Amino acid sequence: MANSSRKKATIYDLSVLSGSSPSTVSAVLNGTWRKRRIKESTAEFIRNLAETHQYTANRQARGLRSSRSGLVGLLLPVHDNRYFSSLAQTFEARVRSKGQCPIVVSASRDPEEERKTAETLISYSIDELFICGATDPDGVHEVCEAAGLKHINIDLPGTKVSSVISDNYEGGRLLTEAIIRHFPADRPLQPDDLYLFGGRNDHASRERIRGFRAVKTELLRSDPDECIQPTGYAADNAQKAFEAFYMRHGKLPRGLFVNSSINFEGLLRFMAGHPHENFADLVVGCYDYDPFASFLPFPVIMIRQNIEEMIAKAFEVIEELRPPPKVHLVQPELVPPRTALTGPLDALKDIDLSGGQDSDSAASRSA
Amino acid sequence: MANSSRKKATIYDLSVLSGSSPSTVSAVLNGTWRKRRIKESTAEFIRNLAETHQYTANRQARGLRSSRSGLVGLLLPVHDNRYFSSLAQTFEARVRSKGQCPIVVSASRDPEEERKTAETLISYSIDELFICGATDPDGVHEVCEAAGLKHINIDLPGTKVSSVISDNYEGGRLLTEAIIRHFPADRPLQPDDLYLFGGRNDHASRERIRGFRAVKTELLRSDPDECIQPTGYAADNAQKAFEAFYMRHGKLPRGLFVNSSINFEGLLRFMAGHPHENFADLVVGCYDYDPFASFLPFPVIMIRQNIEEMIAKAFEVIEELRPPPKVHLVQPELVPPRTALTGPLDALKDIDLSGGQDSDSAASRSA
DNA sequence: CTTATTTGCACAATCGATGGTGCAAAGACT
DNA sequence: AGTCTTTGCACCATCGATTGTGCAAATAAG
Repeated sequence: MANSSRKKATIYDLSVLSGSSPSTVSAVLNGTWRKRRIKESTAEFIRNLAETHQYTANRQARGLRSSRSGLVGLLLPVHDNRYFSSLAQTFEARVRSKGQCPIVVSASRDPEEERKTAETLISYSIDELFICGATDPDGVHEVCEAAGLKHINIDLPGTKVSSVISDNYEGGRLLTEAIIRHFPADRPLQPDDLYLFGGRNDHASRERIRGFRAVKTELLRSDPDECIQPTGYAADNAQKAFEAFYMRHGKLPRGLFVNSSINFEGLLRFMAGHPHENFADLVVGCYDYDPFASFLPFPVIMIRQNIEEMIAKAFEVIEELRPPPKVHLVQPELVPPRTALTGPLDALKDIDLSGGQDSDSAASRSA
Repeated sequence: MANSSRKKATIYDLSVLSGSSPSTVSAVLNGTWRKRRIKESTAEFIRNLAETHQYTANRQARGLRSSRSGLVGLLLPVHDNRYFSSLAQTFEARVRSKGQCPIVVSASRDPEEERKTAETLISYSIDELFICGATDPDGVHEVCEAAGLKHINIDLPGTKVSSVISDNYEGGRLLTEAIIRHFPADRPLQPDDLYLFGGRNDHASRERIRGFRAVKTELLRSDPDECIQPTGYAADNAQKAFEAFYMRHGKLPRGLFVNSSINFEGLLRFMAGHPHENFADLVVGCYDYDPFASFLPFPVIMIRQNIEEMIAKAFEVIEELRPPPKVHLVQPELVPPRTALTGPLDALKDIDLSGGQDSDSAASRSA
């Protein structure tokens, strides 16, 4: 069989080869053949043909006809971040396990780009859209709604459709309290020793700030407004804020609540330009988990959002048809300093270790 | 305007509304109308109609007809890793700037899954495929070749089609030398003080190991075989290897060449279970860059691969038609300890810093 | 041996856009 | 006025699959 034609086989090719009609071939190959009362032997024959000719369905054709594509979209703010890339990893595994194809796209936290990106995905007839961390979830909602596309918010809530988010208030409280308690009783934190940096005017930041202020007021008796510095979600803006603070006070606050690992990178940039010793007394709480950050030379307390549960819940909720918009809270977890948690990658088996000659790899001699 | 029909407008709808034929509408909206000698005024009229009815082309239909989709694929080993997610971020920006839609998928370093994933992408008629870090690039190549799909390898080379990869030998040399020179002359590293952990039998690992051994032999005069521990690409296998070493020697080697940040996470897991003081003398070189890892409490020297250049080169090479397979080397960069580099995210503007109060969101709070 | 069922499949319309071709009307030219 | 061009657009096949419908042949029922 000279089957290595440059072009892909279609049901019409198989139809000719098998002597059956295209519709029969189609039914056999998409699994609806029993409903269509195709003989087992016919089906078997066609299946074999398909295999030897390496047939794979043209999904665009299928999608055009059925107005479904098998694509499931995830709209992220950015890829380059452990939180979001873990989300992508978890999302992808989930989608693939349902036999669909994940399509992960980022929109840079730009409302306009979010909407345009959603439009683009819709033009490919994606089946569902998970909107993660969108700056304007309701804007994206309008677009989805107009196209009759099932969608759900993750990480940042919208008002028009259900959302699955972290309990940011509780997380903010947890983290703030952990920072405060990390200081010894004989050198306790003063109210103006504890600052919050990063975040913007989004739901997550507001809730975290609310938690921060509540706990700070409870435990430290006061919370000056200037201790809240929502410097956005860019590392360099955070860095500038740290520089500015340092310029004014000659030091950093003893306790830092850093909103998101991206802003933590801003802190690193600041630190790269200043002598190490300045930070001997520093305790950082970061609302995000990153394994490397957890082992930095000062205590870093982190919040790990429960990604698995958020994704699981989101897939559960998106199936419900037209539920009243509801916000589902998922509890995040406090991670003490120097903690290396496992992540979605640990679910993958690592294979092909030796691959021939180097058979004495260390993996085989675990004690 | 009561245009909020539940279903999307098509060229046929616009055709009726405008009194023109579908083909005219199509030509106007896809830009080929000048070639078809459509009157400016007709075009203008149709464009307005399209706008008020929020027309967007059905890409599956277009793709079916033209056998192109506007989708450009990136096949990754995993998402959850700064190196690959930076690649994804850079790739995405590039693809979007060409008006196409990026589709980033991971295949877990599993050859079988790599091929099946490529098949799936092909069934969506993607226009190009960038194969990054594939365990079996040539296997994926076969699949692409059979479908007449343009493709290229990144990060790990194949033999059948061009590749853009880091100069891993040079990188390995750079990193090894930096580790060795980081030790003071009065307490120099002994040959059996410097180990390499991680990686497997792939091109990148082999080259890095080759560089490691070459420099080690040059500078330290010898390189015992047991100093090479290719423990794969899973954090827990790396951890086990560190534990095993520690069990036997009661300490870690003074110098560690860690292949990939994933294996570095294995080192963290090991460290989490051991007293901090054991690692006072440690110098780590990691073949990958992560900003947080760079600030750990021991010297961490890192290699940053030049992602922007690799992506740029890959896009350049993939356009060439049928070049003889060639491997393009891109020089990586040595990153000294405590260095916070900028990344693809810094190209994004951070917006909406104050932005009034966004509508009070969060429909109903639930526990 | 008829009539009713069931089995097994073929036919043809359809999804929405593209692009080759044809043809009438308007304008140019002699 | 008659012929030749150019302009402006409509018609229709096509991409590859899905799906409602129809209809022979095979089998069962009477």
